Amino acid sequence: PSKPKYYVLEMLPYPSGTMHMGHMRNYAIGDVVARVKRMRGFNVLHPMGWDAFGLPAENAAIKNKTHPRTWTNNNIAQFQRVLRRFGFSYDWRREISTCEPEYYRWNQWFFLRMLERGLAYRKKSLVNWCPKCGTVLANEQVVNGGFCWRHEDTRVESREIEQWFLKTTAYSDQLLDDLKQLEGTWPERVILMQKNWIGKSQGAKVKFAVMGVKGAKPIEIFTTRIDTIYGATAIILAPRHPIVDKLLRGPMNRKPQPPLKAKLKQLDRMRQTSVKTEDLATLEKEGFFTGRYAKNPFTKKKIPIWVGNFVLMEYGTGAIMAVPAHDQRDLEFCRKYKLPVRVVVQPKEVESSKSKAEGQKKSASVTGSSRQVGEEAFTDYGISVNSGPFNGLSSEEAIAKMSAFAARKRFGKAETIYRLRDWGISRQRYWGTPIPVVYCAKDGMVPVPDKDLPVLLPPDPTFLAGETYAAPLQVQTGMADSPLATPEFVNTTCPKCGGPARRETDTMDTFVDSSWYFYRYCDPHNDKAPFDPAKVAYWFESPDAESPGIDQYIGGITHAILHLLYSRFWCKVMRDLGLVKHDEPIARLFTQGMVQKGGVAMSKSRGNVVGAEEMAQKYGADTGRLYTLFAAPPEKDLEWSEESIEGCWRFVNRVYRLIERHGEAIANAGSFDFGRSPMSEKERELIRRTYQTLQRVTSDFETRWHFNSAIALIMELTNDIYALEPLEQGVRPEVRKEVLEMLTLMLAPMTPHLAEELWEILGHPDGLWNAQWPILVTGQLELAREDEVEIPVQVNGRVRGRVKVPAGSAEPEVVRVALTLPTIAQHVNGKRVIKQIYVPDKLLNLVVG
RNA sequence: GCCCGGGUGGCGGAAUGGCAGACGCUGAGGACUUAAAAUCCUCCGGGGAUUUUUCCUCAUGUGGGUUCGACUCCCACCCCGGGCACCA
Repeated sequence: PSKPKYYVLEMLPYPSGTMHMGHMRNYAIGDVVARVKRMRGFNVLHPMGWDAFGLPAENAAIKNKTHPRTWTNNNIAQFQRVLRRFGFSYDWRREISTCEPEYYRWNQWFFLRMLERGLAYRKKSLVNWCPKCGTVLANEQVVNGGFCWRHEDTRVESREIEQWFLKTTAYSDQLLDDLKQLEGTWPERVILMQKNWIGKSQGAKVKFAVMGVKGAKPIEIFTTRIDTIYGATAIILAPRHPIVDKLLRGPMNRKPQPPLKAKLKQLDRMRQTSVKTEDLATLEKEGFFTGRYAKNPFTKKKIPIWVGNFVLMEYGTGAIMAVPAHDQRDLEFCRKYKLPVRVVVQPKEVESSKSKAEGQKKSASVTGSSRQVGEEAFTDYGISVNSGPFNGLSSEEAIAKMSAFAARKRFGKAETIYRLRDWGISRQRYWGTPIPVVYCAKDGMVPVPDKDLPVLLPPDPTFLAGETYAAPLQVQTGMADSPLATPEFVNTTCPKCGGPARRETDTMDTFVDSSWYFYRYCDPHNDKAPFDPAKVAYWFESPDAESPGIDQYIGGITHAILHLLYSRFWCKVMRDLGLVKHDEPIARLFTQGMVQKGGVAMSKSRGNVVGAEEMAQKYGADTGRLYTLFAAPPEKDLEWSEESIEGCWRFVNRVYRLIERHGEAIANAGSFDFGRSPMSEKERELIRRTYQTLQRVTSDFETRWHFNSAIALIMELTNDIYALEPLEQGVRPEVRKEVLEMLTLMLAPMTPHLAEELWEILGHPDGLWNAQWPILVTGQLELAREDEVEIPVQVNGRVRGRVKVPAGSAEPEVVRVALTLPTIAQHVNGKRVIKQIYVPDKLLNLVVG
């Protein structure tokens, strides 16, 4: 605790079947950082745990008729064994597993806090539904463009069922605005992806009165282009818009007549279309006229109300105004159904075309009404035309004035909407955290009191009994079938009235588990609270750190949106609960590249995994670590190559042979005196190369994260030492010791086992794990400097020769020497030197002409 | 369609406006060995001149530009990878 703290974390793994080199790379990067920081005097927190709930465990359990817990715990044991074998420096005392009640009870606890604050709620929402399975499917289980993965002849339906949500949208603005705090420390593209995901859109909502239907509420539309409202030639509703039925049937709710019947059929089909977005993208636009009209509040003219399959109920208000002249989708729709196209925005005169040279003042007059609209809508900003009192305004001005006008007349207002939606956390699955509420006939939905947490998963899920879930319970509970729906679990008593009640059978999305686990590491065994705020404050809010949060988080880009967004949301909720004081949980984020084989990411399903344990078996853990660090820069994808790993294996052995050869002889040597006694040429060279390498490796580790070039530098040093063999001739033991010790220390973060072994050979029986990173001091720094430098000499930017001069030589001296070179003289001869550029100790360029 | 990355030898890659190809792999040749493995040494972008040595020239996706000098900065385009998307 006397040292500054440093929290380095790799994203926790899902313990699936095999741990492969893709996993390993992630941990190797994190472990280098952890070890370097430790060597540099930090108090490092570097924990590991298991994202242990989830679907694959359940599927494996169904397939093998075993319990998900058994399958998961076996995998955890395997993963742990491999991680230990690779020597990653984790604090195993802090290990967590999200499927343990000691962990997931706090998911429930957080859920209840959110429920109290209105941040958790239940609502009907659209889901993928397979009628044959009688259950909800995850998007991933919808295959072949809309069919069930288990019943490939069955089209997945879109259904509305009650689901639990967390109100991420309550934090839309903060989630967007606080991204600014992450600029420079998070990858730019992750910030951008989150920005797009939140999707802030500024526009206006406008109400259109429905004509001729008694009691019909006005239809509210959202638009970012209120300035085009004079060009609106229809209103188009989402098929699911609640007003559609009323418009079609009218106030009497008559029996459908033949044309109406056809429309209802079409509507039904449109509503049944899968909610999968990929399908929507390829869908042909279609729709029908409802037979009703709305009044455009600006023009006071009536325009037809249509239903269109391309309008989404989930975005905006579920209704749009169609402005075919200025929106491509509207144009396509209106052309198909022969709706009128009305131009209301004219392109601005391009400034540069008002050429002064021509001396002509081009007329800015508007010829809008006669303008032809072709296949492409004009969607840019311009000048309003055919827009009554707003004619001649720029689009920007028109948007401001028309929004204000609408607000004054009370039929609309400027509004900002977001693409971000609330987080649906309900899963009709077994292997997850039970949602801690019960339903009572008298008291309705009742939260489970804190004292009754955790709500434990029933030990025996229904699916272990057979293929189908317990059907009678569906009738009994009226809920969607769920593997939790056993009478023992469902039937309980109401915490309020003590009467009979039934439990919620949904479990939570596993992203809940990973949204806050990194706080739990600070206090993993607390059974009174998710964590002690003081302990979290130490690791997250130390005043010494450059900014609050995990100092360095490392993981794949695949989690750029979901996991990282949910974690940010959770942090803000915790802050508002008074548990933490910071706004953002992750100070610095690094997204490492994938390990690929055959151009695609390693995965068990593709069958291209290279097992981590096999590699350790074959080449040793250190070679495996070294290879994943050396083969590519950490942020780039890495194509697995068995031949390249051989090269690392050779290097590891080469270093070992070198030190083994000299180690015993120099183990008891005294310490190097920084050259206060005279040095041989060979000693001087050795020491200089070693110190220079240290300086560059330090910079590669600390500031640039160029692990691959750091390793290249160490390889070069090793080659240089070999080139000076035999070292016994002309190199004193203490100099050899200095060089070989530094080589060992530099390797330690990457190949810790090798380094420990070498350290012992070099006469340090106490081990290297606690050694300090070497820092050059006065005396050593001078030795790192070159006395003589070789300077490339250019003539007109092309290298024509090199000169060797003492370091720090003055420009005239360098020029004088350069001109003595025949190749230089040849190019300069007979010409005049117009200019000379000299970069001290680096380069000389003579410009002749 | 919009938004991000990225294009350098046979391959992975290095070079933060200053010697393009470090380091490693592969390949070729040699040493050691009865032999093999291991190890060690030499060479390895294209073209040309000179033949022991050097020198010239082309070359970092393509075409322009800025600069004494560009893989690096700017503009346009091509290709590859990724993200988002009938988002009103």
